[in-house]
Amino acid sequence: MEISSHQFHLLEQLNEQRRQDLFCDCNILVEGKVFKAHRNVLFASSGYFKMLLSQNSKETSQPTTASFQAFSPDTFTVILDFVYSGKLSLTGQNVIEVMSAASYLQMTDVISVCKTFIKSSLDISEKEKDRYFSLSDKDVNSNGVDRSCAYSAGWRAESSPPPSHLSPDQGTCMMGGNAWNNLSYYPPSQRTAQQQLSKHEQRQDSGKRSRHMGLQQPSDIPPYKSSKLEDRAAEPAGHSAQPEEQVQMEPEVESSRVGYQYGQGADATPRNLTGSQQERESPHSSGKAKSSKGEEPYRSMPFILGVMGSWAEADDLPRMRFKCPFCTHLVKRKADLKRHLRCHTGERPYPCEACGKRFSRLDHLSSHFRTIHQACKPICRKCKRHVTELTGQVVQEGTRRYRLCNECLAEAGIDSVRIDLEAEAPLEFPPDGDKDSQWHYGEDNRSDVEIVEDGSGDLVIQQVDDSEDEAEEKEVKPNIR
DNA sequence: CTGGGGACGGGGCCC
DNA sequence: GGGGCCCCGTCCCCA
Repeated sequence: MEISSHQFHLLEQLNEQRRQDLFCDCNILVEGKVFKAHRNVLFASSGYFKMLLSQNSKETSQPTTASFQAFSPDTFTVILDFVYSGKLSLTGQNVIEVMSAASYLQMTDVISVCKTFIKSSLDISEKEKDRYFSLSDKDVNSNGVDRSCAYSAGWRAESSPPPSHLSPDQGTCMMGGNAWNNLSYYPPSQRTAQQQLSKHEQRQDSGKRSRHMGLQQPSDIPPYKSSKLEDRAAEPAGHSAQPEEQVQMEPEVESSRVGYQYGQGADATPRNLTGSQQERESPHSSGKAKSSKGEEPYRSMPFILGVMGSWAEADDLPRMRFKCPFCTHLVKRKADLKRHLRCHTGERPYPCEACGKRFSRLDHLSSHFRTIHQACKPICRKCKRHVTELTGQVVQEGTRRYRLCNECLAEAGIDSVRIDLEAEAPLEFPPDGDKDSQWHYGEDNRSDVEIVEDGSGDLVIQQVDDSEDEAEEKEVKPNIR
């Protein structure tokens, strides 16, 4: 007979002991803050601690002390709370760092949950647009929507199976073990988006796979130029990291003296373990450590994932401070990482209000808008000649605009009709960041504009006026920035 | 099959 | 430090 609540009570007791500092035999120092915990629990929860403590098993008489600077105390609090409670308190703000720390500590379940959390945060459906915009990562907890999510371990789920509709937006989620696999994570409202994402990812994956199919990864590729290699590792479930990639990465890592330094500059000893632990603590940066038996856990560690640190100022390598948790890509700036992450998450927060197409980057959207909807290129679409206000006109076809020279217009049988651009409201780009704002695309003014359609449909001709067009661009630019 | 257009990701630069 | 813009290279789609 099995009492399902036993595990829960056992962990609860351990957590209580931790709170009361009873039998704690391990001190973890995170940026000056000391956490007390039990070796057994840490050993059972983290591959990193397993390796560390197994190395240190002979010295059981004294408390083990580990020190970290690769993540913040707050992040470790989330991790430790998870270890002792099975609940992972993720928010839009901490998920990246928690995932990074989890990768560091080799807690694959936590990594998986973080990745799922990130994915669940995606919203690329039109339906969810407004809601999505209200949940930008700067205010994910505002607007009355609590995006924090506590994930509970599987044993908890066994005793009280989670409803399948739980989501990060809907309160506590359960995870862990097999139970997590059965969890239908996305709420109905997000499934459409998720399906779209899947489609997008499939397309991206297939494209990229074909793009990089058979790509031999040269060992001398600089680590900071790994963008073309990332995709192989970019698959969301790619934790179990391709062994050959790891093997290839390690020499680079060594030669680059990678340290797990999180925003701490070129600190050569980002995390310190007391006494003889020092050597073991840098399995990736120390050849000695690598050769040790204790390195084995790191060999299987998904090194390519989840480590957000900085490159030491080694040799002539530029400082690459941020590591993509999904792939091997390294970037210098946090903003670049944020931007890069969208290529993994599929997040497309910038919709074109003119055609509905969504973009992952504002500059791509603005580029698309200028190209497709504003006809900014002073080039005849047909003959490719440069056109001016005198030699060509803007043709509007639905929401698309392009330019044709007078000759091509005549060939096409389109009569030249001057349209006063000042009278017509130009297609305007929405103000920066105001994603909810309505674009001024014709809606109000279209009826006022005297547009001339050819017989075939909504083909509209406007006279090209470069000076006005430039003015239009200038008018648009401030909105873009 | 090929070339052009558009999308997209990365990097650099400026504000 | 972050956001936005620009440029470049690559890929996909389509005529």
